[in-house]
Amino acid sequence: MSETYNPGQIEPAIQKAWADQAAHRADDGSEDGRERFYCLSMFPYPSGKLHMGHMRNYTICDVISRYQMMCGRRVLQPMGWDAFGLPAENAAMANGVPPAKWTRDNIAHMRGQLKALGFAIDWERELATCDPEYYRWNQWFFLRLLKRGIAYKKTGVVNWDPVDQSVLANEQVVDGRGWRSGALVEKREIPMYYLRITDYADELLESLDELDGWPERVRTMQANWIGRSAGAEISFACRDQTIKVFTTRPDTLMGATYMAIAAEHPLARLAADNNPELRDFLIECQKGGVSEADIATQEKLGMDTGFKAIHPLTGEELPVWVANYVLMGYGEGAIMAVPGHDERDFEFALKYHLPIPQVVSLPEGRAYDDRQWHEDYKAKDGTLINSGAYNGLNCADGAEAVVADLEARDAGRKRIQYRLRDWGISRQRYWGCPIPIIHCEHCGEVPVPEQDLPVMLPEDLVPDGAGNPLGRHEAFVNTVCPTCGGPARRETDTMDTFVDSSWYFLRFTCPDNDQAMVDAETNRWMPVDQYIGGIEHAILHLLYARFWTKLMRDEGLITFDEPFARLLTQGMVLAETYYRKDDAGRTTWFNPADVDVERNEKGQVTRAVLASDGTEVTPGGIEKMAKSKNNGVDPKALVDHYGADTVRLFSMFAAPPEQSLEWSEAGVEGAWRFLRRLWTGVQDHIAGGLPGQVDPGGLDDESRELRRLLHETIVKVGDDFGRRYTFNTAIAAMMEFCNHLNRFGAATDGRRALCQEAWEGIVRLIAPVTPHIAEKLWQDLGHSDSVFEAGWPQVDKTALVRQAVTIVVQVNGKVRGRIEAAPGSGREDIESAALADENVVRFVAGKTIRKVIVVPDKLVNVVAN
RNA sequence: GCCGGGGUGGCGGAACUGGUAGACGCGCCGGACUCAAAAUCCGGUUCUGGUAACAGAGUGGGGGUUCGAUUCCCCCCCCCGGCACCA
Repeated sequence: MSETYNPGQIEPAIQKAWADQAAHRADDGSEDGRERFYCLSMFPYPSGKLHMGHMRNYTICDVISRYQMMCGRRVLQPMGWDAFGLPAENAAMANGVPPAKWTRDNIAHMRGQLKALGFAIDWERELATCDPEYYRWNQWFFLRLLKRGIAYKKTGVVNWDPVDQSVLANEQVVDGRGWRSGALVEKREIPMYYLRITDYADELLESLDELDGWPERVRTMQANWIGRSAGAEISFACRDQTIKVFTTRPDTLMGATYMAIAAEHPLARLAADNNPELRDFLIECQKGGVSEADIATQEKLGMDTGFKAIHPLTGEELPVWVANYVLMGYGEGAIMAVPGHDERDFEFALKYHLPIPQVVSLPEGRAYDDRQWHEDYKAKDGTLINSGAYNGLNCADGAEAVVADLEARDAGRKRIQYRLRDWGISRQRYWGCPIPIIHCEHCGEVPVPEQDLPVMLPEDLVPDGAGNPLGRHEAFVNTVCPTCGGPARRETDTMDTFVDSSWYFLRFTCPDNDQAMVDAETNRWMPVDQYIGGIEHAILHLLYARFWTKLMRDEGLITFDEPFARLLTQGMVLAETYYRKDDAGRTTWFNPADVDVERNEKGQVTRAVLASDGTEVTPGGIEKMAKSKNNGVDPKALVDHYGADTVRLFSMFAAPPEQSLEWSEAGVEGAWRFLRRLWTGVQDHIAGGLPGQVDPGGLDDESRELRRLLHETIVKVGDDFGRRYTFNTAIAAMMEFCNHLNRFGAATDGRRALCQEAWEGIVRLIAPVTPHIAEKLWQDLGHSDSVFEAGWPQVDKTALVRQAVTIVVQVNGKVRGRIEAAPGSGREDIESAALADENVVRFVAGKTIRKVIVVPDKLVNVVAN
């Protein structure tokens, strides 16, 4: 009798053996010619507990890492902590614990959870962004950027909570109010440091084409985010000033009927000086948050300033309006409005009764109606009308002509404009990397000298929600000016946490170097061969990391242009939700682990009840695992119950990695059953003693068939692990093969030798997914080395040869039969065999055969009517 | 509002380059084992009609291209991610 599968015993023992042998150390100092492979997951924010999204992310990463190890590569799989950020401050406010302690406790806890999952992580390279040894290099590099002029200071608009006297994150603005104070949020301009990412817009856009290991959708999103548009800059005189605008449609300049400027535009403020109504309107415009989604969905409001701008070609006077849909942060903070051919301008002009002339002809059959917008109005394929000298030109030629005339009058020129804006990195928050600047009354803003870095963040403060506690920390704030030696104050803003995450992947290559930010090892490991993380990072994090890489290249610190060769964006982890409403209308959410479902004889769910008392609860649909819906499933509890291998197997089997994954306890049971069958299969096999080598030439038909399936499975799984990253279909293929193998009678020595080859094959194939059980079974199958050193199984091409193929026979596209044929049979042979098929004869009876389509080795379609 | 993605049995999903729709797993139904239950093993399981053989329908909805469409094109509906201070 074989011992039963007991992951609770096997997994800790195997993990200990790996740790004792330092099996996952990426660099043992030897140079053995192995190719390097850097496999990286987006590092976690240490929120407290590992959740299923983490578990899925790191399992994908581990499967790829271990597969690459088995293919003979030297693999680096590191782990670190994105440790600065807002949640630590919120937790601090709630519990009175300093963010530093809360964060470090969380890291310790989550590290333990990660280790229990058996990932092949090189823990010697672990880092946390809140460590001064890490963030000192943020500061060091920021100062270099400042010297180069890439970092600079200007004002920016933020959400301001007038009660808490605090800057709020967009997330902290709920329905236009501060989430703690409930006060109406206002926009406020404050000075901040920016990085000139717009200087790199062209390169960031153009090198997207080279990122052929990235999903198309991510490249498209980044390209649209950068948003390069060719157009013209046009100056309109207004009083003694000029209003500069950018337009992509200079051809429609003759259709401009008004100017629209942002509420923060200097001219708007000027106009408000002796216009109380306008002043009130500008105050009104300050209400609400700064997020683009809010601004784009709010009602379009405007007010005439009374100022007139001069049309640069006609000399006509255009009214200047303040409009809340024009933003100071975009372009010039002003636009020329062409309501006939721009939807937002049209809507605004209609509302405020401004003229809406047509200046571009429309397609045949489309009549122009200045009361009803139509998509055709914005098309660029008509010719110019009502445009004086430009009448009759097509839009492209019209644009050229208009710009040429503007240039002649020094009132405009061609320009490329980006949607991308410079990256504001100042945060008015405590738990982040201090910006290394000293404010001196005499010397102004003075960079902290390099030898004084890092500027250490005091770790014992507890924020209270009212501003930044650093500002009240006298020991931190008060310092001396490095230039004049006089009393001075430190900058209390900290850096955006996206700065921390823009280069951590470089630091993993040399985490202990206290002399330099990166070194020669960085160029040897980089770029990351495979990066894995959530699709929600498709734009911001990935764009900033690409930008930062180019900045470091231009500082001469690294030699490559792009950080991530191949990118996999994993889907979210979802689970069913269950709730109950009480008489007061309050909703209580119940965890799926506490709910039983009842089904009818077709398997459809009829009722859900609470396991504890049998009372009914309502299914609320499938949603992202979240605290608010109480539908999170704790990976720890599952690992304790089933073992890490089962949880890993299910999460890789239930869905392809890019799609969302619906958690299912029953599905986990299925994975558990499969591993137990695998275990029992191997144990039953070895109970008969270990057989000798298989003789491929001496196999009976059934054995040859099984061996063909084995080698087809090896090909399929290698392709799925190495190229397609469809782990679900790889696992399905392994399950399918195991089903065959378990049914295969091992009556003879020859067959037992084949079974040995088959079990060894399947154990090696599944090792990347379920490393513990694979390691144990590999030993049981008679090996003293690690299954990961044994390597990926070799394909025997002769085993793949088929004796016959099945060809599908269709009549008019419907399957009517199947014929067997030798592989590579000729068209005529297949056609005559198909036409002789009795079902084909029956379905073409009384009809004329029009044509016969033959796809060799696959399909025949007889077309008849 | 703008940008991007998705929709296939009761459920998760498969079908990779336009060529057998539903692999694999879950659930459900039936059987074996058992005093019984659990576990395990065996068989069945898209829907409709039919005892069955078989026939018809079918990949969110509508239209198109093609011998052939889940796959390509057009229109529409619904769901999800991002929108620059959540990470």
